[in-house]
Amino acid sequence: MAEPGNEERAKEPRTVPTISDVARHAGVSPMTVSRVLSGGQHVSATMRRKVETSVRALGYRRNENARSLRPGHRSGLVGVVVTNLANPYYAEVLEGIGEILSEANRRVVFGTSHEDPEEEARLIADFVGRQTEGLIVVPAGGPSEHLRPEQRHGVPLVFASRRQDGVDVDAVIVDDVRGAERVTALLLEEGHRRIAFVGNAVSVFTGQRRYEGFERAHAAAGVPVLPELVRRGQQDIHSAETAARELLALDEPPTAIFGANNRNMVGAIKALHAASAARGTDLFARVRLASFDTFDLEELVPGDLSVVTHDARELGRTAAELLLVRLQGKRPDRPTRTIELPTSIRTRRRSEERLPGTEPAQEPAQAASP
Amino acid sequence: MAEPGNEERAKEPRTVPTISDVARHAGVSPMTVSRVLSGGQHVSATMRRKVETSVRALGYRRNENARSLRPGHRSGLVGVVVTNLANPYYAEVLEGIGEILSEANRRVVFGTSHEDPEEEARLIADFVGRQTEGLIVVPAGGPSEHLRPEQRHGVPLVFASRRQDGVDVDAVIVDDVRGAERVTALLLEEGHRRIAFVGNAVSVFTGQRRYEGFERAHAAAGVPVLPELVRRGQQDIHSAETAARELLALDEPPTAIFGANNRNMVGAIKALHAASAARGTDLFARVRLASFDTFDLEELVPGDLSVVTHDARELGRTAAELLLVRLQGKRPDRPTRTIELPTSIRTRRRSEERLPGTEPAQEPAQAASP
DNA sequence: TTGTACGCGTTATCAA
DNA sequence: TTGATAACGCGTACAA
Repeated sequence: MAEPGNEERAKEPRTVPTISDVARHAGVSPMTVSRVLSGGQHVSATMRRKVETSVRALGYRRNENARSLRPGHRSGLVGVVVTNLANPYYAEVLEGIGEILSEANRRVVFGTSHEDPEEEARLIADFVGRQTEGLIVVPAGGPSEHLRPEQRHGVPLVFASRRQDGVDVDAVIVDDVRGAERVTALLLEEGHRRIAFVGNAVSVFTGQRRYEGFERAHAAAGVPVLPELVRRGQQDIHSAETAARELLALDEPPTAIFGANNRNMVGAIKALHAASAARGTDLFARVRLASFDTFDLEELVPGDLSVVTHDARELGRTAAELLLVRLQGKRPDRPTRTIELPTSIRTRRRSEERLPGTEPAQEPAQAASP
Repeated sequence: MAEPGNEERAKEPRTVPTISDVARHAGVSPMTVSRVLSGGQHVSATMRRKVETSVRALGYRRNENARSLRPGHRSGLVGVVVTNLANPYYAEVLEGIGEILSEANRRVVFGTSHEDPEEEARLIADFVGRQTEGLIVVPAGGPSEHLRPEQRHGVPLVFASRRQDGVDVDAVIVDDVRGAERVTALLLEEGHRRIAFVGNAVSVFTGQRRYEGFERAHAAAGVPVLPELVRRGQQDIHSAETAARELLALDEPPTAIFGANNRNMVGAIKALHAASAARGTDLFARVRLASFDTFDLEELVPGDLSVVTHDARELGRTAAELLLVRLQGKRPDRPTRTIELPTSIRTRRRSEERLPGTEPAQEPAQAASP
């Protein structure tokens, strides 16, 4: 069975080649190899060829970790923490981040906090120890000591999608308050007086802000928010569906439901569908829907639906760009900024179903505020 | 504006503290600090306390890169390449991978290949240079030199979801062929003779296999596959929608559509919906649907729908577990294995709409084959 | 143009 | 129990 000295597999490296291996193989000094590798200016063509041949022969690759040890060198690593990748929204954000960082020749070390601040703290500590040049975080909320500059050794931090009180860093967020306010106002204008709110935990930045918008619209219209119609704390489709089911079972059910993020809206829709089937009535005709964030197959919802949209990928891109500016390092004392992306509202009504073609316009998202 | 020597910010480190800084601060040797940090056995309580105090005072964190430089030490990094994070399917896979690796105290360096083998090669080269201990890749297909053992310096590689010819490594894939075959057979049994196929590019492993199953079912039933109903090459919802729209515009449109992955099915559904609205007829009543992979809001599809399902997160978990086995390093010459996860088929018919509650059973997925 | 010496932060080894 | 030394892979500074 044992077949020692299998010559046919000779190329399989038992050990990773180092710069010295290459140097030996090429009959030059390690320094010459290093020079060639960094596009060296002061190397003879002969040497260069010898080195290049050996590099290929050994399949040599520089050890980035060792490189980043040298003073002045950067690791090329950026740490990214999101709360929950099962939400396609954050997958989009991550794609946007990756797009920009990839162009900037940076790699992403990635972790999911699952909305747990402690997990978030562990990830950040680890990332800092790995010499990541910067961090992009969707903060879970809660304690924030681990986000303070001392804790992260001054590694630049950018918040995406959410911010955290008491941590003054660059951030890209969404105009949650106005988006929620406008779409709620729309429902109120249509005459709805029993609007349910299904959303994130109270501790979640966006959940808080979207609720604030929801409240503001009510206040402006002089309509009270009905506490029994407010369900906050659902982070996934399943719990959102349960919450919505309870709402629909009330003696006086809501006439409209605002889903404060896409998971909550999808859950609510599932509940509506199930309840419709169970009761043999079309509840979609009786419950007006509004969603913050888009989701697949919106158009299949057989009732009136408004969606507050923004470009999640663009949000990711912008966060990465903010980070890169900090990494360039000019004006390190530049005051932090928060970029708030605008939202737009798209409404599809059942009565318009016949309308063919003409896709909703894609809009670029950009806006700055101090 | 410039306010030099801001004492209130004194704690903000201008430079990252090293083990020597801690040693100096504690009045001990760096070696003692190192010992304390690694839960050192042979340290006096006094020393330990001194060191711990200094560590906290300076906010010291070990430099993982420098650590991994030492022989025998591992980087704790695993490189993961997926083709497209915009597909929630892969986000799920990534979550599963992260779950297991996180438990094993490994971090994920992440990249998207966007189905481009060259981008994949760049990512892998970079990951190897960063001393990742292992790689988990959803291969884009195409050339595979960059996946050969020499190119990756013998770094263990595991394929997820797809495999690549000529690269003999551990893999976790789905029983694509049988899943597609069974669901196609179901449609054929129902009497369908014009079944459309909308799927991935021919070069994509799963697309290829699912098409194979599609063909096999036809062959077994003695029904010819109609080339004009086969559209292969759509990777996103938009292109899938276009392909489906063309199919529906045929003089003799298909009576059933098989979407070979969730993006293709969602696109086809959008096309059906749009065409229904445009023509004022319910095409869902005339076109039977079948999908490989689930998607949100399946139940809203107003027609008969079969879904071939498997647990994407479990697939990710399993891939990570296979990698960890290789990283343990016992029996490095152990033959590679491919784990093929079984699928199950769930069918919802319009006529059953009344059926309340009783969620479809979640099934654990496990099966091994050589 | 090429090579030598040294140091980056860490820890295994050995000596005290 | 504690500390000095050396080495991991690489690249800057300087010498040849």
